[in-house]
Amino acid sequence: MLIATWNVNSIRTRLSQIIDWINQVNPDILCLQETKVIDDSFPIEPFKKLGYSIEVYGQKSYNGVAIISKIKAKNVKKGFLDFRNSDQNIGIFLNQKRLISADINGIKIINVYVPNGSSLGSDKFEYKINWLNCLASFLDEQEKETELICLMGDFNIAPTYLDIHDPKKYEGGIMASDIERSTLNNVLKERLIDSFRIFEKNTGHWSWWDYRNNAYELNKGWRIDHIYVSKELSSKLKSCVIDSSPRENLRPSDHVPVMIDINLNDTNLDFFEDEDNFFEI
DNA sequence: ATGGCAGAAGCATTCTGA
Repeated sequence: MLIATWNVNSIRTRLSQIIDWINQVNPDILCLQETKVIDDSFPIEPFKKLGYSIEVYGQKSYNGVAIISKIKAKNVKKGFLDFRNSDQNIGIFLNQKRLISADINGIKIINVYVPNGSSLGSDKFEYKINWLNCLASFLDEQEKETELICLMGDFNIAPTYLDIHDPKKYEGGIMASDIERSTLNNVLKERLIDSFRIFEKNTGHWSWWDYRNNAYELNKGWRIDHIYVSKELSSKLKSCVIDSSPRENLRPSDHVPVMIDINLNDTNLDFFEDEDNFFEI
């Protein structure tokens, strides 16, 4: 079973590229971020024709998330609206469409577009930290429903220096600060693990290249798109790969897809019991 | 400190992203 995440930076601009990629890869579940469209204008027909059902949570111009799935999603939740047992003030998060979750094939799929945060100390940075803390509370609730959890999306955080092409230049700055990493760790706690790092321990693997300064041609990238899985789900993981090929397209998204392959019949807890698979700051 | 590029809104230029 293939589960993928992709920040497409506008569903309407990228539609044909996404359809092409689906035809090549045939994912079972595809989580999209930065769709940048209201729900009524989301182009659902091309996905329906390929046999997918679609759940969308979008807005005009900015943000927006969607779940494309061969198996119809159940228990769909949009934003932080559906959980009540938190002391966080979710009011300020209601107008930015950054989270959609659903139960698919017994797995709780949580698709997020984490705020960028602009720069350390800015209002947007505070928003990013508060949003992540709210996500932690959301997960506290969701993990009561199932042990099979898959949290994925654009996190706008490089988990370690290995995930930045030039750590000397960028460590400590936006997407690479201690406070962002520790806040992300508070979301993951001991319950979620970075799928990609189970299979790849080295640097040099990126999911995002800035449009500016010829970053892709110079391979100056970051790994900021992640798929985190719970212990129960990690025991069924077969692979996690970043498919950088769509970055070669004409007018590409600045992000590329990340995907995992799981076998729901397998159980192997070795990944989770290896402490090296948890990052530390 | 600023700009570099891209998308959306909407029609010149601004806002936002990362």
